[in-house]
Amino acid sequence: MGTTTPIVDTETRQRLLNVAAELFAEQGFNNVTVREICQVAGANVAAVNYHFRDKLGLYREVVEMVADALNRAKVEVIEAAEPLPPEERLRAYIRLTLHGMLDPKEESWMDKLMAREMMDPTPALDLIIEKGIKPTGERMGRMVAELLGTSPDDPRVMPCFLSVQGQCLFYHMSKPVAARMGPPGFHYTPEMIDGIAHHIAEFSLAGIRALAAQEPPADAVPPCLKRKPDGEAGSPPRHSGRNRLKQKIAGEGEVS
Amino acid sequence: MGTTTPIVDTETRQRLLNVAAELFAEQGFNNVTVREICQVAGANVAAVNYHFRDKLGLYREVVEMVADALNRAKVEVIEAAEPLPPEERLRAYIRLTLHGMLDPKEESWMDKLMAREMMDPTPALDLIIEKGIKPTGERMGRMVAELLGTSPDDPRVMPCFLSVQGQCLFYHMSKPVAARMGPPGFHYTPEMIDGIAHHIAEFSLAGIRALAAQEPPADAVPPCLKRKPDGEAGSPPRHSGRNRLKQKIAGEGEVS
DNA sequence: GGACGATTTATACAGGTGTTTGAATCATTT
DNA sequence: AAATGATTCAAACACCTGTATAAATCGTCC
Repeated sequence: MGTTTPIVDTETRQRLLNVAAELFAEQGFNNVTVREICQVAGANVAAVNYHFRDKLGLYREVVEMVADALNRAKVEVIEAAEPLPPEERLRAYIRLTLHGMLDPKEESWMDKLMAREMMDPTPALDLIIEKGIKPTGERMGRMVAELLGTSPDDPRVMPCFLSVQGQCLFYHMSKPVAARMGPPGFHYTPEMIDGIAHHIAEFSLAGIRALAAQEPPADAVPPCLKRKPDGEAGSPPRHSGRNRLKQKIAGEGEVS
Repeated sequence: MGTTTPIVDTETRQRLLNVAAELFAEQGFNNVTVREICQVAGANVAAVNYHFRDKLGLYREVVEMVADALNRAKVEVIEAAEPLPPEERLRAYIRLTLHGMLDPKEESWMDKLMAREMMDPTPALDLIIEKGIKPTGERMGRMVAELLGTSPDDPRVMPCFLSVQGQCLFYHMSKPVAARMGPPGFHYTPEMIDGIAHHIAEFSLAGIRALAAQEPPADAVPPCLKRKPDGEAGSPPRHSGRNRLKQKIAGEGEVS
């Protein structure tokens, strides 16, 4: 009777979103069960289907939520570093990205979701590209272009962006391995993360400077990786033939 | 009867290993079903349990098989490039790695398995570390050390290795995204892969040279990533507390 | 106070999962 | 030819998965 609202203080819907964000980012869409999400969120099994129609519907809303959060954080950092030289802006950007992926206090789920979506695409990949990869790519493209002293359309820009992003992501991916190879209770401290960020920044700045010095070899860049000339995507490019997903995820014709 | 052996020319066991290697590398341990493997291999559902006791047993043998294959290939390339300067050896190494991950003709499954194991560790992670990550790390550690003009124990070596490996891996991971953003029938041609390898090599060589020029900041490297002083692992380091695996994979106390 | 829509709940369903089982088949040896 | 051990097979098991359903509960407005 007069019990003080046992577990609930937030709306169920929001609790589901928060819990699902963490679980999806940490374990991937396929490796998280609806039951697990609901149990952690203190909700009934049917809650997901009631509030989001699908497991995939929940996933989509999670993506939109964490994408907005991350983009807000990135814009904030970039604007704060606006007056600084581009080198310093790149350093700040790398530090932010790395802390979001390695520091358990930061809890930036979007980068982890993007990494997982790259390895095992779900029907939400297009959404991830639109909300996460494209904005990040454009931001970093401008920065790299400035460092190269060229325009964002220069074919050398995209590979440099990928090199920086790849280094950051790899440190996130190696976390389980580092945990196995390090002492038993290992975890990254903020100081260690700063050290790694420093390494990546200096390593990358040197690489970018070297590429800035030389003329770009004509076709070193796959044309597909160059910015497409379209202004804004009306409809995303349709799936390339076969969908490499199992039926587990498929089963949806089109979205409303 | 003189029938010409309908589908079978290799032993079932070997066919299962080959099929499983490709499927596990392409889709990950959890996203491949025993039924799928057996169907593609033209074997009965019970074949996996008969020949390998477990799905995990099959996975373990796959790992050992593809690890040997990759290590053979790497040793071969390294020895062929032995007389060349270390810069050229690094270029050859990057080219080999990248082709193995991006060229569908090459079919080097080990790197893909390693990548998946980093994102979603299975009980075979220790095996992967021992057979794949450690040998690769040592080989590249020696190369990077030579380029830095220092010893493999220098704290600057490991981050450089991770930077190079991270760039290579990221191009593999971005494949689905590149396919979505490029033209419909997109795939990497050997020439494009060579171009990417060239970029990574020049980018990384510049980064390494920059780090070679300056004194290393004392504690830029997490101590866990430095080579452990033990000579040879008698028994691999025991699991660090909780196993972050679902029951799906767990359910095994110890191995015989 | 009663009615009504929104939410939560317990339960069930259909399909997929890894694994087991006992009989059938094959190859080889005696 | 008979026997024996290894391999294959179809069927079934127990469990987990996402989803659906219908009743129960809650909050709110007439």
